Amino acid sequence: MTPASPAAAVPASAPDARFDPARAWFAAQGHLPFPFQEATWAAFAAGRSGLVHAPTGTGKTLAVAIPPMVLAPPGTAALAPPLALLWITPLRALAADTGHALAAAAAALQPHWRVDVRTGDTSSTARARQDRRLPTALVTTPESLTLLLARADWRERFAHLAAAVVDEWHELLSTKRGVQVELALARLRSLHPALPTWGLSATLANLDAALACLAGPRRAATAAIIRGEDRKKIVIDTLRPASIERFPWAGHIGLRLLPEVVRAIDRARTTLVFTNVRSQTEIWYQAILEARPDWAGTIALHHGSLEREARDWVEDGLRHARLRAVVCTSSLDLGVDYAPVEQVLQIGSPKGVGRLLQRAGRSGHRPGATSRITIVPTQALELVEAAAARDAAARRLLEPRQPRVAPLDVLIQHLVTCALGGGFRAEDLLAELRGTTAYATLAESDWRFALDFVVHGGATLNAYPEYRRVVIGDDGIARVPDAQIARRHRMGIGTIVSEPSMTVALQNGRRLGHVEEDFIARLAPGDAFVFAGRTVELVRVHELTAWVRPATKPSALVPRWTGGQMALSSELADATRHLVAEARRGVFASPELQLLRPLLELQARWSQLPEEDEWLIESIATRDGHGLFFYPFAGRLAHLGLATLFAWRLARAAPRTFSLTANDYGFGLLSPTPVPLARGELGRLLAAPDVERDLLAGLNAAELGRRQFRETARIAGLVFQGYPGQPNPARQVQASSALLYQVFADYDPENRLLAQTVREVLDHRLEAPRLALTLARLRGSRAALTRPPRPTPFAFPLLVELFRERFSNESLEARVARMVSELEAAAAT
DNA sequence: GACCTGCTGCGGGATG
Repeated sequence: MTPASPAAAVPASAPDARFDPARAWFAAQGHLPFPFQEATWAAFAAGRSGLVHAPTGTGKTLAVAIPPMVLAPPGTAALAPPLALLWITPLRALAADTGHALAAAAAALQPHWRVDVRTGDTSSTARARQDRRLPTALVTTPESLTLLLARADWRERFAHLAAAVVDEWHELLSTKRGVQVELALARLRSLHPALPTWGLSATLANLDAALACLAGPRRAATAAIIRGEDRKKIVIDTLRPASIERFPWAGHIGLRLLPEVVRAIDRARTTLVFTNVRSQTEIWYQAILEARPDWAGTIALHHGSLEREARDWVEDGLRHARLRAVVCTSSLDLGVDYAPVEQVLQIGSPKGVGRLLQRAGRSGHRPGATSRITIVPTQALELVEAAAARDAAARRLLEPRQPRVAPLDVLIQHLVTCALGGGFRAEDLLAELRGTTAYATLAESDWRFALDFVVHGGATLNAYPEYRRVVIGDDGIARVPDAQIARRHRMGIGTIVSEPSMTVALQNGRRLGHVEEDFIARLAPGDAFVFAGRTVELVRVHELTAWVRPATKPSALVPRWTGGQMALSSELADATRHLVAEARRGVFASPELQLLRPLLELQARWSQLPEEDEWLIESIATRDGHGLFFYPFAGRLAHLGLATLFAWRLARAAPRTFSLTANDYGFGLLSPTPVPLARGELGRLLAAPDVERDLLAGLNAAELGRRQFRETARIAGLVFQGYPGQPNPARQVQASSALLYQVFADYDPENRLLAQTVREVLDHRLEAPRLALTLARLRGSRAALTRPPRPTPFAFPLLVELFRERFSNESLEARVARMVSELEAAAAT
């Protein structure tokens, strides 16, 4: 990857006089110019592309939006100039706000400009107006932009484009949505090779990679990185239990600290309570309301499965300081800035440094104000993690976001889009693709596969006309001749694939949100559950809507949603390992570690606290079998992979079965009989060759692949999601993608979409690259094998996790209670 | 059997 030139390369010449009207405008508003503004303007005026990296609330938007307005040739007031500035945002909620900001700047600097927003919920009249003529500045989403590029006349409509800006680029970067944006930008560059392209980002480590994806590998060397000054003061602290006695060693809900959380909410004017998963949001909202019934109406909850209308109400309440507290998931990480938020609580592990800072930034959202976040640990070891997070955040050890490389499903979708967008010549489009970072090194064979796939449907589907989507004419131009196929394609544009879900609605027709079909399928009419902050009772299910009414009886049943799995980031895991090693040397530098000291000393007494270059392994005989517990501190996903790998390799030496368990700190293998672990054996377990082969052999790879393939099939346009306004046959998506997977596996095993699916399972579900790095680190570290007399503080959560799957809840609780009392008795001696 | 580690995000178009 070409290294980007540093911000210092921006000439520090005299201020460009062309920006004087903008300076005057800022002055008239009483705004100080932003520190990085002149550097951005100079780079822009020199025709360069670039990336502005600065915390939120520092004026990035205007720093980048103003140059195209100032540098554009003056127009006539009679006619708005055609599209000059394209603004891409990942969130519809952000589009309207940005539109207002751009309109205000344009009113002052280019009064004849028209500014408008185009997203999925743009009204049909506005859409019709735009279809006649696009505004001068257009704010849109990646999906809506791609839809514009799928029109035959897009080249005329974008003929005068002078700049493209991508907001929140860090959010898009590591996703297929980001690749979709890269492809769209490459299209625009095919029309305007020198198009200045700017990205805005916050909390990102790998700026060079982000810039390369934005500007393309050929132009990255001349592009600029502008760093906004990071003077924002951020305070990270922990809500600590008065005493570590009775603090749970396992679990993740964290209601133990409910009284402290309620007190904290009571003290502040407005609080955001972040949780990690949607069901936890529902649980905490209920618990807070139960503790303070007088807060009804002034506290709320917010997550991605709630009806948009309800979320808008909450966001509005925050903006106008009508709400005392909102319990939420990442759904409020980004987006509209809520100036009145005074305090942010984070229930449980923040999982990553960037995420923690992002959430902290939701408070103190004014220039000069301090952002503050309080971590609420849900179990003992999260106290170490909280202290580690603070250390890592102070050193700004942010996580890199790895860009996706050459996803074939996105490429296949793009080929059809280009065929619709005026058609393409194969060799021209290949050259265009090579100008993106994602496909710069696209293999010739992959290219031919993708092209053949849209033309013939590939080796297996060529008998079906609906898969012969693109026709190459006698003139060598690829087009989509079939109107039906064109329509289906436009409706399937995008890379976001969701689980099959059902609408939940009250009998008066008011919709509450969505839960997964599998959850509703397990209920009978009359069963009650907690959803959207209320307890409801299922009445009946009709056409993918679950009709409910307010429940007459309380219920503790909370839906669970399938989403992405978050593992502890490497940065945070390393910082945690460091603190554990310090504790071994008797250093307990923070209040969190002080509080945890007795527990860590118990761990040292029964087993060991590992040094940073040491790898702790515990062999423990329990009533339920013989356990081997390993602590690489590599995050839950990689640990799951390692557990699978070790179990497979151990079983190959001597046939046996294991129960596997993993969390963010380590993993365990439990067997009915003792598992001797000789030193030579460890070397074999850690051996590098055939890691991925053994991993796939040990996993239920077929099932994982089938699940993952759903996304591929949907993005590549192999399954159709149904028409808007009609019941969404999501079930059929599942069924037919599974069918296609089977067909490919049986009759076309060389199909490259299958290979991509395996790669995605390895890289994203199991974090195979991290797993490989971990294996290398473990090979280079000393193994410390201990034989504790009983489950240690490190092993205990892993055992509980294991039992959770094996036993019903009552017996789990009884079991955990028994283990706790045994441990307490032992610890006291 | 369900008191509990699976976030977020988008999307139509021809006709009158």
